[in-house]
Amino acid sequence: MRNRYYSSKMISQPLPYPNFPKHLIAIDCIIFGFDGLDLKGLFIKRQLEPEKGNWSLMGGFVHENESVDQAAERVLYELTGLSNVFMEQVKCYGNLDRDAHARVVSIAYYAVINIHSYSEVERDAHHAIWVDLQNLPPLIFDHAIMVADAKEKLKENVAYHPIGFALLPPKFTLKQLRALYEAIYEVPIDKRNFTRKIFSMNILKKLEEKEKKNSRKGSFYFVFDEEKYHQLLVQGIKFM
Amino acid sequence: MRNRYYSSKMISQPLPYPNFPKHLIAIDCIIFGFDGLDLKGLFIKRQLEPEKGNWSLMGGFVHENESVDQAAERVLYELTGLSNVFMEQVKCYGNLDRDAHARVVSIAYYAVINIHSYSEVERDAHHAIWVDLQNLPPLIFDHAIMVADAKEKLKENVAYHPIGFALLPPKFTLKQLRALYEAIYEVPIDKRNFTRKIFSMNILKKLEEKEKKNSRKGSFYFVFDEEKYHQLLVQGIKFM
DNA sequence: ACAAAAGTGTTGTCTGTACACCCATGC
DNA sequence: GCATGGGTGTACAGACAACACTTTTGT
Repeated sequence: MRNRYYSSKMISQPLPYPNFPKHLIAIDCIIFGFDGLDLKGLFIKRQLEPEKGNWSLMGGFVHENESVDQAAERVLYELTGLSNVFMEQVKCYGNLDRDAHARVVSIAYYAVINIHSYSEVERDAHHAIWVDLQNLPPLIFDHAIMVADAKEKLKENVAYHPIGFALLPPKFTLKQLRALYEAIYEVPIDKRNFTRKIFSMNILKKLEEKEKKNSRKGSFYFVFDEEKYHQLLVQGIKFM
Repeated sequence: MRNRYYSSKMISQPLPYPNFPKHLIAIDCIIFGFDGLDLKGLFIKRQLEPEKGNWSLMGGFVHENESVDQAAERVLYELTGLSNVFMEQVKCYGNLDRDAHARVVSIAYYAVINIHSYSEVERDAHHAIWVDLQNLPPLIFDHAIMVADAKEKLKENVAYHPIGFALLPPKFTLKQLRALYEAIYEVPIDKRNFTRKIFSMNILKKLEEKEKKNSRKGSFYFVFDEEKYHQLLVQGIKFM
């Protein structure tokens, strides 16, 4: 019984749960971006020993006066200047030896951002680099597992919600949209089948404007129908 | 930069991360059982003020010398005497006011056990009761959200892995198996379609023995083909 | 012989997937 | 006029869902 959640100590003592140890709680952020071709993640190359030169996720610690979700948002904001970004918890990582320096329990979150919304200035200031997730170098601690789990979560989420659109610029071509899904799912997707499925959802508005860099004919730009978009965000839909 | 994960302090100071607060970390267990008709969860009715008489999940705190996963296994063992049970992390819950008594970050795990493997003696000792998840009373703190999230995770997992079988006795009828899936998914399932699908997986072995309580004709008992079972556990399959 | 649950097939619909040619345009 | 990528439709296969009667046997 000594570890029952609510023991009688709770009542008789002014400080609740006085006999239990406290732990450092970290946040690690897997920040996804899309450059039009590959799915990328934002990593920092450590400038200091130990682990100097090795790659790491961006992170921080949970403060006393903030929720864990708030901590994740704060960490993202401090490192990228971005707020109101889609973030979702991946998992809690609590192995004893996961951080070689101290016992740290870490909670991973992933975020999806438009790769161009993160300025190069800010990126340099934090020694951050976009890395192609297909060719990931070794990462410190258990960060590679976090990235793999986050990719899995992203896949699941994108399959039922239009969150992937946050990775694209405001206007985009069908080819870019398809390339995004191919990058997330790491499989080729049939052009005609994809177009049909996306159109059937009625979330796209075709613009007059064409993208003319890649072909003589040019391909139409699209934007989201915001109303339909938010509806699908809430109610869900089967994308893939 | 003050919250960068690995600051220079890490190098110059003997204690790493000295400037960050520590937190109590709790484990809350959603323990699923199946009585042949309904999906149940194991809850305790609090014997003490405050929140006396209210329902709570079973839980405990994470110690210094154990991983979070180990803590979950230990808490389950201390409360039920069971080990080697399927457990999976649900999520980390970190709102500031989630526990009214202290700032506690909690990590929820769910477990699936055979409802008869938990003795009545042990259950009484911990004031634990199996509660039908369809008619859940109000729970303390954010436990109702944890239960809802755990049910969702269970559904997802059961759809691709045969873990639901851990909820059944060693030998069971097709009717019981179907009732289990109906209870987990909270929808009626067509008898013929279900039978066909289950048989097509080749994970069942038909016994000579029949269950004769429910009908004159009697229904055959089945057991798992352990080999095939573990194969599907690893590689996955689409159940539903 | 009858009551009560067990066991068993077929059909239509939908969804997913494979596949190839014409179009519009800049040079 | 030709080279380049953009845009579009059809047909087949497999999965899923709906549906009802016969079998067994204890009383």
